[in-house]
Amino acid sequence: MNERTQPSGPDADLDARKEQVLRAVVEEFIASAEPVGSQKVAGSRDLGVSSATVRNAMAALERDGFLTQPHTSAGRIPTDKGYRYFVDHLTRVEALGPPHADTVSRFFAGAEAALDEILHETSQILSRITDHAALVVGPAAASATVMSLQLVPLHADVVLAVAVLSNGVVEKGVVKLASGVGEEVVRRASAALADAAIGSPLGDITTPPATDDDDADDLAARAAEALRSLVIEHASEPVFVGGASHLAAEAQDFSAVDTAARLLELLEQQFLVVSLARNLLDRGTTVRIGAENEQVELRECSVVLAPVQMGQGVAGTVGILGPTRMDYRRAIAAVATVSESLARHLDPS
Amino acid sequence: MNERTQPSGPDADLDARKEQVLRAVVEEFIASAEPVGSQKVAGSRDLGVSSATVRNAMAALERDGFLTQPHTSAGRIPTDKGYRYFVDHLTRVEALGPPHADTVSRFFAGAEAALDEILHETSQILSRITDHAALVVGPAAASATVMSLQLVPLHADVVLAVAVLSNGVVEKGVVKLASGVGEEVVRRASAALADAAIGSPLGDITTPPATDDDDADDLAARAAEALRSLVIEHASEPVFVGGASHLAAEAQDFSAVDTAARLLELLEQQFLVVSLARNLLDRGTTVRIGAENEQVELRECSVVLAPVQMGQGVAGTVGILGPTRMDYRRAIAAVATVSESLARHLDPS
DNA sequence: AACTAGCACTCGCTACTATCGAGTGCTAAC
DNA sequence: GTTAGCACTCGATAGTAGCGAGTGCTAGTT
Repeated sequence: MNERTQPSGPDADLDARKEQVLRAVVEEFIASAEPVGSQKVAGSRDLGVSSATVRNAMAALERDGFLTQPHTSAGRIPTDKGYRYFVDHLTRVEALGPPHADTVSRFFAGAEAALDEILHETSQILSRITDHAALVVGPAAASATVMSLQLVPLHADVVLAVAVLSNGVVEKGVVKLASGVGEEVVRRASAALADAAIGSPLGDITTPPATDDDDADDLAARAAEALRSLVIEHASEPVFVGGASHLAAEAQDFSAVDTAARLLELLEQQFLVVSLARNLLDRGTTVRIGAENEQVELRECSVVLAPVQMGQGVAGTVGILGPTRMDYRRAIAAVATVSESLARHLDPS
Repeated sequence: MNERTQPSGPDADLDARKEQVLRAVVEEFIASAEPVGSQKVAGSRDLGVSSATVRNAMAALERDGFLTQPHTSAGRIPTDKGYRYFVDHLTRVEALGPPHADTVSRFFAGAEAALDEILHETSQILSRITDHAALVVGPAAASATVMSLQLVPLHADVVLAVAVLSNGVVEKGVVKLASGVGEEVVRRASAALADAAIGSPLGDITTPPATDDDDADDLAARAAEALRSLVIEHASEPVFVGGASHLAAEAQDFSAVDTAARLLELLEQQFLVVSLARNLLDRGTTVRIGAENEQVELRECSVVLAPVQMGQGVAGTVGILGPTRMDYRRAIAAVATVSESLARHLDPS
């Protein structure tokens, strides 16, 4: 389930003692946000060893890069590498807690809507159950075929091309004409365009063959062009962000206050989200911790992503974005559950 | 242009000296975010008076509630009342600066799209030229009439009702059937529904009269119901928020850090925005400063709003949301320009 | 009567100092 | 291998002192 990107070097496996201590530090720090000292570990966990022993283990873990000290004489906090080991070795795949699991299953049981609405609400739900910003990226436009295509005259010289896709998404493009055209011309162009488009993906739409009606041909060509360019400019994959405000609330977890502001700005522009989902080749839930992220803006964040598997292909991606100090167990469980539920809902086979 | 809500009491007009001082304090504080002292006012502005004279004026302004001191022996900062006087008496309506004015006019000159896309981009632009979060509320669904209505079968038992409105907006509702229906039934229901709906607002859609085809009647009734409920649950007015991340960047202007987080959350849920636009009865640009806002959450914010006038009615609202310490001159100019440009674009008569 | 120079006063800010204590690393004993 | 003990580090807190920006007030000037 979890990605293991660490090369199996000398760190491949820690001994049992160190694992226990690392786990304790990570869990305490996630819970309290304060550096964890040896006494807290020895005391609140019943390891059956003294704080001195814990100190030795901690020193070794720091030498090996799993822990770090904000300053001498403070407790330890996990490094990215420490979180990584925790995620890879110390988390069993956990079921989502009943209250949240119920929320998810109840939503998908009752959901009857077009794909874009479902994805939008999915992002809201994932955000609510994780308390982090949630990302949902839909399938590329190429994966849905055109079910209906129609030209609707709005004013004398403005025509709207409306395409209904097999996943329930409706795309539209405005065509502005130099001069008004008659209803009959629009009807003819509409029919020709529908003939050419229905059954194929919207991106593959072609200009219908020429007829003896130049006006209709022109209109159809312009409408086809408008719809084609739509597919391109929409970055081809629809993006939904839920609960971005959580980032602002987590601002204290970031070193600079304006880090949160910059992240919010990036989420608004969706580039980041698409690029995140793009290089997610793995199947199964993937965790990227701090500096493991390729994007510099995310060096203080962690991301938990899972593809939405449909048959062979991938119908989208869901995930969350939060500070490195996040509850990975809950996050992984939530993302996995939601991605699986969404996949099952979209493809009930 | 600006709303004047202050009752004309003894404060109705300040003498020239006090006005000059108040203006200076407001402008300096907006620029520097630091309490303004008498020396700065006497020095950097050439009032031709000494700092002692300014001090006297400041003391009077504080007595009358226009200024306040964060603590003794600090400079003054404006109160809500001080900002109010500034906005009402000390700002000429200013033209938007050329670079930004160009941005706006160039956008509206080139904009050819459906209403919802235009409104969305308008919120982006308004946010960019003001450096604050921007709000755009569209016209109620009732103001547009149905141009086309069509039922499109997606799967055996799922039919999508797609309505194209006169403003280019496309609304859609999913109808899930207990059992599959034939193409012919769908076609018949679609035609009946279109007959009943085209030309009226989507909210007024009625179930078409019964025919001898029970399946088609049932489908048409359910589709009509789905579309009607859409109008209700969409709060009837579409909302677009642009540049919400500015709020996070302005977090230092708010007393508590999490105020910004809460505001972001409220903006995500759109309630707040709609209610803001709702009780905007005035025509012309309206400014609400700090505690003047009815919503408690906005007590540390200011809002600049303007209706989008179309003929007699109001086609929507545009505005911005920022800290009370905002550049009201720029904000008012930007909101006024954008609302007028938008109105002209929507109703070029 | 309005303005201003002067001055005592306030009080946040910074720097310095002392103390406290959580936490550490190390050593020696078990 | 574990642990008790201990010296040590260093952030956090509190108290003190001086600085200086800024004020209010008074007395003198225009």
